[in-house]
Amino acid sequence: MQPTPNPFLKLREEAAKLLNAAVDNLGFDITVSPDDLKPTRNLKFGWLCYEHALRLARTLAPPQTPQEFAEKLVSHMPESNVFLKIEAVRGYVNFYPNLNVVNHLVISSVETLGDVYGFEDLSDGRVICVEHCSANPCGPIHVGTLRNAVLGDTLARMLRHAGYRVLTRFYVEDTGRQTAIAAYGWQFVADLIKRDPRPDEKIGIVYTVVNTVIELEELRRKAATTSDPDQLSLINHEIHRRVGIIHNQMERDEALVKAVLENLSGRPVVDEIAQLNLRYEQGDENAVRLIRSMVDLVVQEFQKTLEALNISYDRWDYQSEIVWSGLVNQILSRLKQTPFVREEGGALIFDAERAAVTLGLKERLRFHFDEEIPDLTLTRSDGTALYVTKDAAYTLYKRRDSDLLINVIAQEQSLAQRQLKLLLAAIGERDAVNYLVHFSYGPVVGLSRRRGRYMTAREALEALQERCIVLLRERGELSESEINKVSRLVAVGALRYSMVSIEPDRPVQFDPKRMTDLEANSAPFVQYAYVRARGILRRAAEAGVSPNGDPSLLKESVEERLLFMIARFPESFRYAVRTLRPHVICEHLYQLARTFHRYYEAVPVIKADPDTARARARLVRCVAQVLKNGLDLLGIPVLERM
RNA sequence: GGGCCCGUAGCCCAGCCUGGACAGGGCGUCGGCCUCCUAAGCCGAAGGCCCCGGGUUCGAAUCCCGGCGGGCCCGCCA
Repeated sequence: MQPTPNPFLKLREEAAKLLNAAVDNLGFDITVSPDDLKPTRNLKFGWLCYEHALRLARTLAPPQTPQEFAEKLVSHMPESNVFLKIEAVRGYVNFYPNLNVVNHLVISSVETLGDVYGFEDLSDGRVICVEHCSANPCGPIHVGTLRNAVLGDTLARMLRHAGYRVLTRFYVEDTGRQTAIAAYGWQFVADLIKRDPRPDEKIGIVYTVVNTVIELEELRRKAATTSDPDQLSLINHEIHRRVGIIHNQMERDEALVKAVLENLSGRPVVDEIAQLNLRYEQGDENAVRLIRSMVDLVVQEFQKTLEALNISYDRWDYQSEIVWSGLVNQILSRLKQTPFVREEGGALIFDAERAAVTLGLKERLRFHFDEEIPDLTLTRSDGTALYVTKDAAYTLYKRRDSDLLINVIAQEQSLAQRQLKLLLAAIGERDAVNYLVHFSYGPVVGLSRRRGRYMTAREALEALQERCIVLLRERGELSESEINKVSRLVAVGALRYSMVSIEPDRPVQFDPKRMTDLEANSAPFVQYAYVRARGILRRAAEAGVSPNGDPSLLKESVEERLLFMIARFPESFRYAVRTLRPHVICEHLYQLARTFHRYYEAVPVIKADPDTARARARLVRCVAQVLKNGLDLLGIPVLERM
């Protein structure tokens, strides 16, 4: 058989062909498609099985038992050189590959395709925008946000490998309340922070302090007007918590926190922050200078942090630019012409329920017919736009150069994302319900700032690298400079893998120990399998063993397992892309690596007889190739030694 | 109150789309394997009412309905 991008599909097709011939011979009106074949769970049942015989047997005239039917199928099949044995067992039809043919097919396919083996072109010419991370520029990137960034980056890589043109964007949300809060505090302490090696972390402290002070003021005002003792004790509890937060920040940088607090006292903080935001959106020179001086600093740190993790962006879009360009006002004036917008105390409110009903989009957006969709506030009473409104403008902006827009945004924003589609539909962008995709993912839970269980991306990476360094020194095979480099690459891989190896919908428990796991189901496990494979190939070359043997000499069951995993890699890729679930790739790589580690321990390559050695070296080279392709796909570094 | 997501071994996670052969791994525990291609590895043992109850089906971890438990959303925050 000729090399092919998808060897397993070839086997499916062949098995389907044989089954169709059998049902024809038997005179049944049944068509078997390649998808009706399933990979077996255990190779003792062969590589493929047909299980529909179980279901179909009873529907036939005359009815027969599944086993009878399966046996008839087998006995009425033409000969095939692809399958050595085809067996009817308990109603299944099992296909055992002819390893003389299939081994060669799989290996030559990998060798022919090389770096692109596994990556089927699934594109339709569309340009896909993947917006991800988009952290507020008022603090460092922490591990929660990192889940977003790594998922987004991996998605983008997957789509690129699937032949799409992909545009990745980071949306810098530099307008709005949160950034204004941080910038408000920043103005008093900018000089303290500017030369700090980690300004983003300091700005994070400033944000937390200012925000907490505001909350405290509010709580105290509430306490003063309440006489209900239950209510009062609840409020007091909340006040206590806030005080604790301030103390917490104090421990991190006392001078900074004190400086902020001193400057805040006696000022109408809330009003001044609102004014700052308003002036920024209006393009006031001083406000722009102030906010941008902080935002630029944080964005630089974002770039450094993300770059260290192999994450890069095609565009960095500033929310402020969208506002200043007039796009947001255009959206607002178009919305005002619809019957869905009303004014309340100067603020504009969007009647999402009415819009959805009128436009007939309730069902399409997965709202129940009797579910009341909440109103959405479009603007504050001072006229400044809220997040979803600005996002509508940004959507149209992104749409200018992309056909499909994927927003990687936490699950908790699901309602807002649906309201966003309604907003767009209301102004005539009805197609937004199709071209806008909310890629939702579950929370990282247990990140309590209260108890200081709060870890930045940088801290996670550093902790991981420390552990790698310890391990590498124990091993004593690499020089200090190599250790430095290798530990960084392993840490990057481990962190990325921990973020992307679990199903996106699932909430992940924040656990520094597990996140910094270097064993078992982790990136280093896969990276190490690659290193071992490359080690064998290096030694083989030294020993004059060329990776060019006859694949049919690969008869060990663990070799068959390796070939099976290699053959199925393109299908895993396809499934991962189709469902936008990167963890499918992790799972496949993990299984392949696991099988290879077993192989490594159990079967000698170089020391086998010369013909077998050359065949095994060839297999090892293919394993290395697939591991590399998979790791590249995930943005996880590939190393020669570790 | 309404809606969304999650529930699989002590802990963590695959499998659910497309129902099928004894439900797979990892961590941890216990016991083994480095004079041999890097032990971040391998082998073995113990550990499961697949949250509960119904339904559909020849067959349900998987599909449907109803509960329960946990998280989140319903802000002039994002």
